[in-house]
Amino acid sequence: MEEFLKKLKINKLKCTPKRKAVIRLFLDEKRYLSPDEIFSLIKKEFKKASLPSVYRNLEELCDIGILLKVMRPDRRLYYALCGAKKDAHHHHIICVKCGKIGEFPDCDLFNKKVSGGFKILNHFLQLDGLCKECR
Amino acid sequence: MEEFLKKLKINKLKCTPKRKAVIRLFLDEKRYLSPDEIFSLIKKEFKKASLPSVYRNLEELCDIGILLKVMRPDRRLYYALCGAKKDAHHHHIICVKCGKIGEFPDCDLFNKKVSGGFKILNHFLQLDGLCKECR
DNA sequence: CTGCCTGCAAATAATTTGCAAAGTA
DNA sequence: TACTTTGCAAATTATTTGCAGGCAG
Repeated sequence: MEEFLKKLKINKLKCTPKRKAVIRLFLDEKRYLSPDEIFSLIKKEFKKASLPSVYRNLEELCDIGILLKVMRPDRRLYYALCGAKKDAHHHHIICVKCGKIGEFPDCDLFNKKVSGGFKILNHFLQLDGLCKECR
Repeated sequence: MEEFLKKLKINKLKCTPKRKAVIRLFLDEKRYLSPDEIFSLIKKEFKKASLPSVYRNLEELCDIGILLKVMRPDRRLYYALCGAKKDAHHHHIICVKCGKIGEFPDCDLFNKKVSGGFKILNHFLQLDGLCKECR
């Protein structure tokens, strides 16, 4: 948690109760969550809370690398805690059963050649799978 | 075009004028398109046309492998023609400038190990880049 | 003919936005 | 205090659905 709060400060985001609550939620749940779900959980702790704020916070936490976006076939956007220790390039694998997130650091896509003379600028990779417990 | 019509038949989808038009559009434009954009282009050819039908057709063509879905930062879904000759596993690279699609067949992700005991079931990879002309 | 396709109209529902009040540093 | 952040209400807008008539096989 400490390191996340530090990251907030570095990125000039204020350390508000709601933001801390969002981070704590992810630390507790250890899985990806929908904005809606987060809103519901936040509401249990704060009588006043709003969905737009949740959306805004998730987006900001994503921007500074605390969270990552998870794509699911239902076309909605989910978020999860990025467990990477450093800022190094990496990807994530999500357990499609329990939602747990794993790290996938061995990405050598930047070294790969693509046919047709394309130059790779960026890439999005998401691995879906099963975690040790759910296998 | 012939092979696509064959694919329709194999998958028991009727070869309707609108469907052919959608495929032809992609063949002509050689880039990814939004449902909305396709609808506009279709309307030029058919006075009667509907957005829901476009959505339905795109989804179906996607299901049988004629099209692929393209994710963009604007959170909308785009579609593009899949140029793969065979049904072999592969991915795509899109030119972020002109929308052209390239094939990326060298994917060895199934052989990769993921830390934490995860078993990879599936993966989504999209490469963003620049094509030869746009570089 | 028979069942898939289509257009139309309307519903869904996730995500955004504007703004004034409240909170952080 | 100065600037963020938040809640509220309302808007936006991509995508979906139901249904009756139309069309391909």
